[in-house]
Amino acid sequence: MPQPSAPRRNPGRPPRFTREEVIGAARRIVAEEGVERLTMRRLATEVGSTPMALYHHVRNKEELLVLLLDDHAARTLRRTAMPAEPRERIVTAAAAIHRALADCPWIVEVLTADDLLSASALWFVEQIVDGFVACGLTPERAVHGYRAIWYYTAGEIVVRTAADRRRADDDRPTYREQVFTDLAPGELPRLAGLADAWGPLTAEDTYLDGLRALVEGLTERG
Amino acid sequence: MPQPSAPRRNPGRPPRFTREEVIGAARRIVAEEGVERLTMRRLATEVGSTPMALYHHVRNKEELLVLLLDDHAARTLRRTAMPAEPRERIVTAAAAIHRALADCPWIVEVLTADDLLSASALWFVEQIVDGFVACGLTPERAVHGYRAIWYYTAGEIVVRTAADRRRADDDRPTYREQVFTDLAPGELPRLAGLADAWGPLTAEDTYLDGLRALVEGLTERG
DNA sequence: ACCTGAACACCGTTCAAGT
DNA sequence: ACCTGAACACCGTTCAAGT
Repeated sequence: MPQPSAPRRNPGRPPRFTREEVIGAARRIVAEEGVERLTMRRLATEVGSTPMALYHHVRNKEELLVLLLDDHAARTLRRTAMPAEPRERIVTAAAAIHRALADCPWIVEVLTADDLLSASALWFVEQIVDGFVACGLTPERAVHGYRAIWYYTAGEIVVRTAADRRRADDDRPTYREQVFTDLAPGELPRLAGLADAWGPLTAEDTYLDGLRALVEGLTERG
Repeated sequence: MPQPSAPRRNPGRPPRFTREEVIGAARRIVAEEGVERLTMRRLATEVGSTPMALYHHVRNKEELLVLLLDDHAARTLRRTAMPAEPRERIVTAAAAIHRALADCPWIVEVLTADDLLSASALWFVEQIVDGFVACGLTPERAVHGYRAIWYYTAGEIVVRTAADRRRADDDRPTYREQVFTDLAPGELPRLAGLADAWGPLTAEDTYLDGLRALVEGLTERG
């Protein structure tokens, strides 16, 4: 974090607002109007100032988004009792991270912008890595296991929030539907047979099922 | 696809360039200058025209990116002999999709923009779904299995290309490094012990290992 | 039908100056 | 040290008109 939030012996002009107020205002805008409305200009008016003043509290927009995610994680991720069985512990911790991220739609922007190890999430990462070690993996393989879970989790969120967003702002047929209807009848019999079921099937929430399978696969080959 | 590419009985002005030329020009720009330089204006000059002329061949920028991905898939995804063993078939097909997507850096933009079932990739999806059915899953569970693989694959690509991009355009320490150095010594012993190893470990390519584990986990619980 | 010029309604960020 | 005004260097897209 570039700007120190520790109070200095105010040798200059007193600040009109704090970094925390900036983040709070950003949170408000995202909650009420959506990520796409969060611009530096809009944020400046929300905070009662000018765009440039923001750059005294935040390096740039990318950092603002990371801070926003961090703020979200800090207020939604609460450490809870963890199951003793290590595999269940891994699943529980991963699901907690997933749940926290699932309802913040600006996550995609941040995912693309940083590798997102919010400080508040670290305890959960610890649970996952420790769970893998308890299953007999070396620490190195445990990190790779965490990594696989992270790919799976991040992918689920990116794909799903992208789908949600698309559904929200227009109703024209998706490229997928197009592709399915263009399917030559002879080829690809499995897909052809599933064409009608595909939409409903992919709308189901199977995050936990896949997560369980992944954890099993990762731990059974110790 | 909105614009019909079938030749009409030219009742008006003859086109100065085709949709294919637009896509080719876009491909050139991305290859030589990077995704971030692909703007409608830049593309117009590349094609020797004006921004607005593009909108006669392409609905908007989002569609352009989907077409670009489709074009990439069509020229890199080649159907090859598949292993008979169904699990190996799933892994091979998924890895082929992954490989094709891994070296197109604009993938993140498109992932966020559409659910990316390029027509050229369908044959590979068929292999995956059929492989799961051959392992004894119902067609419905087979689709969920494909879905899990897709999350894992998309996540790996998004996270890795984001990391690459970040590394490319600045060298300041990542948020992750920051977080690790701020780690309180008593807590989170696993992470503390792995702090130095984390960077190198996550730089390793473990896509295939995770994929194998996922496929095993998905098929072993028939 | 296809293309153009000019404009609309924005962006994030920098610079130079003010208090 | 902190904030402001004005500007820079862009965006994607629409409109109205031309050929």
